[in-house]
Amino acid sequence: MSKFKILLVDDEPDILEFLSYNLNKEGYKVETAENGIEGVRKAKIMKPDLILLDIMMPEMDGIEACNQIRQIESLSNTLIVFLSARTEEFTQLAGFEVGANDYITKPVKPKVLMSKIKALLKLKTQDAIEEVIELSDIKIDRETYKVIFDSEELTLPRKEFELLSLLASNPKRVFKREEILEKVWGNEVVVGGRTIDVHIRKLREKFGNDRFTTIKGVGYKIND
Amino acid sequence: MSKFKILLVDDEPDILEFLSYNLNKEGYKVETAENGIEGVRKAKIMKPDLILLDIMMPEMDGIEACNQIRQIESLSNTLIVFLSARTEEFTQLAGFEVGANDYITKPVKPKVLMSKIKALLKLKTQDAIEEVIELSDIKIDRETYKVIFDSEELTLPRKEFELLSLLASNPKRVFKREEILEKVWGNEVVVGGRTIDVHIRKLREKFGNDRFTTIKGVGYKIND
DNA sequence: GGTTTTGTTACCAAAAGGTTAATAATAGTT
DNA sequence: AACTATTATTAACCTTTTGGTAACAAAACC
Repeated sequence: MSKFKILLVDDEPDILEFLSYNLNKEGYKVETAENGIEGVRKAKIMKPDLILLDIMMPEMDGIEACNQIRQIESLSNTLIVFLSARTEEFTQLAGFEVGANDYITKPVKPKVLMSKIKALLKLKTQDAIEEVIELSDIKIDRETYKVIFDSEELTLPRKEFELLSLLASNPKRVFKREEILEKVWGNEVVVGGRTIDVHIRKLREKFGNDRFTTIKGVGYKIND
Repeated sequence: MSKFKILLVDDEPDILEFLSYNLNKEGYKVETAENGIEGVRKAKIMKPDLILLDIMMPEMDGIEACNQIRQIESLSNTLIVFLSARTEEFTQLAGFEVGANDYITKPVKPKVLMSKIKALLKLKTQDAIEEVIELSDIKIDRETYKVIFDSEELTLPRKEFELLSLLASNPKRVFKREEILEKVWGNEVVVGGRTIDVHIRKLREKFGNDRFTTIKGVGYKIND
């Protein structure tokens, strides 16, 4: 996974520096802008994965900047997170109106900042399952529909394959039954209550029992 | 996660029925009201997560109803979505001014309805509990459903897990029994008076007695 | 000291998931 | 089209986990 690019837009240099420092430390590629106009311009050029946008700024405020960014085709997939002073509560709504994905209140706590950003970027990559997924001893190639396990090549039936790649797209993470149904079977399909289990069983037969962990009342996960 | 409650307010019975049907099918708990006055009254009682509010109604129109609802402390966190005929464009602005979160134009398409509602409710729950909670020697990962305590990894049953993460989401803060019931067991569920205690006991067994403090007549808190 | 609230234990019922086999659907082949 | 092989789903039954309650004990409160 290539480095995520983040654009910071805030008129206070102190905050820019503070955020830059923290984001850099986590391995993000960071650029900055000091007002809305510059922010929009830089966004067009660098095509960031995520923009941290202060709401109160001279020249062009965050809401307006967000509005403009949301018009730009090439940035349709960019995440926008607002920064706002705690008191400016009214802006939260306005923010979502213009298409923000989240907001963070100032003063920004690094932990909160990081967890939100991580979560959002994860969401972003999540819906698109990678073409090739590699665990320690399982390799899934979605293009050829082949699975290599212990250097054996095997071909799984479609549903098993999709289920496996969903779980493997994010090892250790628990996928809720609901979510599995939605992503593997599709939203409209109605299937009986034991269907997922049976498919999990088939996977367990092939890849070993403890490779898949059941979280009762929640769902399943794969262990690498 | 407990079922979301939705209140429908519209003066046309046909529309109420149509929306009820669709929302019920998706698993929401639905109540209805036929005018603004009744809507406000019911909202106070049922404390819905989201209100679908028709704008044009006899007795009290949606704008006014929204206005009143927004004054009510206990409903400050409730989402409000306006329903309006396509032509009544002027109302969009008025709607947002009185604190609406979104609007949908009639005729309502089920798909649009569902996707908006889902998105809004997701936003609402998003700020609930962080994905990873860390205390001095307990780490809770809601994504993998794992708890690490004294560098031991353990898997808790669902209710215990939810209870622990609720308390740990805000260490030192006291959670009222009521609140615990609502957040862990869900709004509708009725359980006996000793249920919370028993679960607290199980947590105490695992994490030590004094980790959890009882505030008599109020509730519990976790100590870091 | 009596009353209310919480702690503790043991027990039970229901929920959730596992397993297997049978059936249905689908695709492939002759 | 008929037959076959593969895959998907359901049905039936089993096992385990869990969540909840009852009943009593202990503690806190007045």
